[in-house]
Amino acid sequence: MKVEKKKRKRAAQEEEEEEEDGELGDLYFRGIAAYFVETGIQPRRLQIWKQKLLQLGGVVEDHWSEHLSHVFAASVETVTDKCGRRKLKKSKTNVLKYTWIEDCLKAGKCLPIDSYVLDILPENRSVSRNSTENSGLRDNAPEKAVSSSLQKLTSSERATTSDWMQIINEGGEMGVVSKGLHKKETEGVCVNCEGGLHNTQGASSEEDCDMKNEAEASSAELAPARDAAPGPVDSLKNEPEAGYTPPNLNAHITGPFSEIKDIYKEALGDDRRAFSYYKALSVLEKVPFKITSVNQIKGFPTIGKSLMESIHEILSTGRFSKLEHLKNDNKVRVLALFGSVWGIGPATAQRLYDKGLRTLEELKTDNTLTPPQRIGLMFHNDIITKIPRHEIKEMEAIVQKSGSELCPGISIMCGGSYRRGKALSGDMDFVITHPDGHSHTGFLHELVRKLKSEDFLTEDLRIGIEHSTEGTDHGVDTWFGLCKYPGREMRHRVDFKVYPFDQYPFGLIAWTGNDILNRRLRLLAEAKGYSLDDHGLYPIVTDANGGKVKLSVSVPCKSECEVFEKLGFPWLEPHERNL
DNA sequence: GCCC
DNA sequence: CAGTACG
DNA sequence: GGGCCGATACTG
Repeated sequence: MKVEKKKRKRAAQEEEEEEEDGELGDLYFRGIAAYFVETGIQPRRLQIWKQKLLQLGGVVEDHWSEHLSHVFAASVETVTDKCGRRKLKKSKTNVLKYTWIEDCLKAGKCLPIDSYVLDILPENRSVSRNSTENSGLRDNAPEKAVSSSLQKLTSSERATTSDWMQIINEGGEMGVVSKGLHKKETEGVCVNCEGGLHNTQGASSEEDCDMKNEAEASSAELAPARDAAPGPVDSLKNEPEAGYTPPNLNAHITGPFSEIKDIYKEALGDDRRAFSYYKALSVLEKVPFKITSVNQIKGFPTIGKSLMESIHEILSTGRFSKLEHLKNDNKVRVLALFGSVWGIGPATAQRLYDKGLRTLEELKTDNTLTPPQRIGLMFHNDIITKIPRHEIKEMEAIVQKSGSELCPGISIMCGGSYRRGKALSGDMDFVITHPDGHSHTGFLHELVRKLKSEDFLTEDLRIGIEHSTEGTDHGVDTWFGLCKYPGREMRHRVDFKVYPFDQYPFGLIAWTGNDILNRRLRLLAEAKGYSLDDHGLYPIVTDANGGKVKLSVSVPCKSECEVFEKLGFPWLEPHERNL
């Protein structure tokens, strides 16, 4: 009985869903029998498209045959390569660009195929002439603009879905990025990248990563903050003034997700779950349209069953019961509050709660807090306040000026979310090195002392090793603490990391992030028999006993680009690393 | 939490 | 050692 | 059902 009822209820609910989604819920791919030319497509995207085609009533075939209704491909070349120009010409199969599927999914209905047809021209090799009529987008053109167009797009006219899809599906890079790609294209790109690692499965966007550019970038990166003038010197031409932060059209979802992510991480200590929300919201905030139905995001990476249900709830009721439930729990609220203090994590929060403490004011009376935690508490409000980009730029200039006064030729640049182009940052991460390979030694101590004397740096939170010259450490100095924007008492979090020159590219990558990218790179490294961290890329070998041993010598890389390349990961400009 |  | 932090 | 970054690096 009850079961029956429930069933009916669910059925009714599902009908309701269909209702409110209107035509969106229809199986608008019904009747389609499709074959996918996989060449040049990220496996991840392919998987999603196939899945969605099936979900929405279509049929996916393993092989090409003439009775298919549709063939999808990235370009004319790939499809003719696979199926043969003649046979295609003869059959009535619609040969379409993949973007058709993406646009259909976005529109929530079956779109006219006109502008997506890949013309199979007789024996003429001309390619670019096809289907350019209404949009400037040719088969492989969109791949170029990628995120830069994504950033700007408020409307989606210029943004092919493939732009954001590509970004969103970044997760698929692990496999064969572009197995069909002519490897030659990337050969000789980095002359000094003698084949350290296996196959360099080059990605198409590699032109950005040639020696010239990198040399340029490198010299730019390393351009010492010349004496005073921070002005046009601007060693960091990396960073675009406008700021690359794209508009988030789905704050109604990412807001609550971000909250629950913080609770899971800082209050409950469920890192895994928190990371799942984190990844999901980084996907959601890049979707270039306002999500109104879960159907629009069916099959998206990092968004599984549970998150789908949550999103549906938010869309249909405007509420997120899971979050409400947590926030109604007073204990959870206190734990989250305590956990938001720098230096206090879930365990300490719990301990303090168990002591009966409930507010930050009460926390101040606690004598078990460590000095860093005490500072974190004292400036709690300051620290959680985001810093505008232009202020960071000024403070970077301050640090660079003092730095080069102290040590000419020193390279100091602000990484982190600032380097990734964000308009607001939670803190500043300075990555430091010296091209001569030795002058960095002992520099940090001096720098910190000087900046303190200038009343820029204020409190210490964490002090790294006193540059030991022994073999165990990597000779990397670190300093975490607080600073003041000139003329203002508010404190901001600052990190300094000083790297020997040969480790600098690894440090720069690591401290530019984001964390998702770091994890992916490290995972990728591991899959290829290496271990990656912020000071090197180390081969893993098997010793006589069959045990895994990390070699102590890193694969040499003299630029970020080279690290990407040796890992076979498509190059990303800093502002493209907001995965 | 997601994904294999 | 556990806990916390960093991207 | 098991993995999920780092043989992280620092604090106490």
